[in-house]
Amino acid sequence: MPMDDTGTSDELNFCQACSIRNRAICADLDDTEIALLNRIGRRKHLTAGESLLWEGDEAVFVANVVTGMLKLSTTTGDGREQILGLSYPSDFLGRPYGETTPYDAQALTDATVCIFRRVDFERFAHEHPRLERKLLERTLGELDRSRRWMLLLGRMSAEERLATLLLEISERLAASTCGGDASPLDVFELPVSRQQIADILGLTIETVSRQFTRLREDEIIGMRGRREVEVLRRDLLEAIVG
Amino acid sequence: MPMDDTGTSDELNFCQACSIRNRAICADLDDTEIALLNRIGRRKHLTAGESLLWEGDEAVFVANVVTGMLKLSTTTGDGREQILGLSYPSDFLGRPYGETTPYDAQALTDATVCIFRRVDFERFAHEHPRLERKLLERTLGELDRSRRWMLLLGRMSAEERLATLLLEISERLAASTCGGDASPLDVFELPVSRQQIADILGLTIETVSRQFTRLREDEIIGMRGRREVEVLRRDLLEAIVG
DNA sequence: TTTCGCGTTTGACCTGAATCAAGGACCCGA
DNA sequence: TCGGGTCCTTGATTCAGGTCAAACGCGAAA
Repeated sequence: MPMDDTGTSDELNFCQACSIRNRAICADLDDTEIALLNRIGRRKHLTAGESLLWEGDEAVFVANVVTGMLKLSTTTGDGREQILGLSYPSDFLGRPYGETTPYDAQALTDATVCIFRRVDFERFAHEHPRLERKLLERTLGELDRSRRWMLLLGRMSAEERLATLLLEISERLAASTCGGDASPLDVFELPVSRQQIADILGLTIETVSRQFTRLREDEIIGMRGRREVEVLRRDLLEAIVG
Repeated sequence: MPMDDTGTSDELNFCQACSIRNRAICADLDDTEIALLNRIGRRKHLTAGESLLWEGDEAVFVANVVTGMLKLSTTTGDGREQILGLSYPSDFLGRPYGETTPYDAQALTDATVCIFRRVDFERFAHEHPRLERKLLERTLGELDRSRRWMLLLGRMSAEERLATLLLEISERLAASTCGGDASPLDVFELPVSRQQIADILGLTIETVSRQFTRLREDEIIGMRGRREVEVLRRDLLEAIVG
């Protein structure tokens, strides 16, 4: 089976060296199982802006995010986009047990994913209940996350939305760089443009820009250039979120 | 084990007579399994307005909706409510494999649910992979639904929201009265008040009322009294949703 | 260094839904 | 049939965020 990944010392079993090995759905599998899973999956690199899944397409692939950040989105009949959430390393993508892919998935940054043909994955899951339970737990967690996102979309002001995003990014960026559950970063590079932030939060670019300006004026955050954020008053940022 | 339900001829195995037997997660179980499941669950009746789950509580129970309609909601720190979705017969409620209940669940109409202690249910699921797979499929479906709801909350106008709700109710009410996949009802009783509709759609009662008036003026719907809706132009209603 | 171009910021204005404030209609019991 | 309460509708006003338009600033190419 061909593989895109060539950066690992052992191409034939990249799973064992996988950076998300202990956090993704494959976490509970033993070495034999990992080796089997390894055989049905492959690494794929995405450059920023590249799409992995298209809403409405036949659900051919499922995947795990290994590195980078993706957005999940859907579109109304008349073309308005709605971001459904963000995917970070160890998150699962795609729609097992479904005919069609329910959302678009697009890389916001350069990213690496580990993809499986859906039918292969389902057969493997069927034969390995531990994986299936892991997938269930992860899906339930995903449902919780998506419901928290609803609160953001349905009830939060522009200020609350941006504060929520900055906190989330600072936490999840820490988790994906330092491995385990590190403390959130106080200085970090925004992985996305203003326009992408606007899309993520369901706002316009102008509103996002104004909110950044306010947070800067209130000295809650500092910025060096357009992308580098320093959290000066995490307490106030958390107070805004409530 | 005590049971609230007394309306069934065979109290000791109400599952077999259950109206959602073929649609809920228990659908794939054989008679022996059903009998076992029956022993760990019990029926509970809810009157309109009564709560079944409270956000943040220890996750003690999970449940299946048998009859009626419930709303799932969450609340911001400062008291704003956000509806996360509606639950109809055969829908699953609660948070297996989780410590705390992630949302409030409140009956909008009189309702019957089939409840299980979470630990009992998890043990049973563990021992019966078919149930576990069913739960996974249902959870994935729930995730899809919750993401569609995001589109409503994040991007739809008041008019689009109400049209979406009217179509959904007319479809799901048909499904729950006639059993299988019946065609949507053209005349139906709204199961909820204007205020509840406003909460569901993330709008105010005044906005909802104004939108009802507009739909009536445009002769897209007719109304007899406050609760009875007649869909006059389903095509236009669907066009509004897009 | 200059210039170009794009991403971003800022300003002026508009709009859809929230808010505030009356009324109106229906239900139920007396 | 009459109150009286609740739910619903309607109107006037406000406001957050969207829209339109213009200027800014930073990096890359010349």
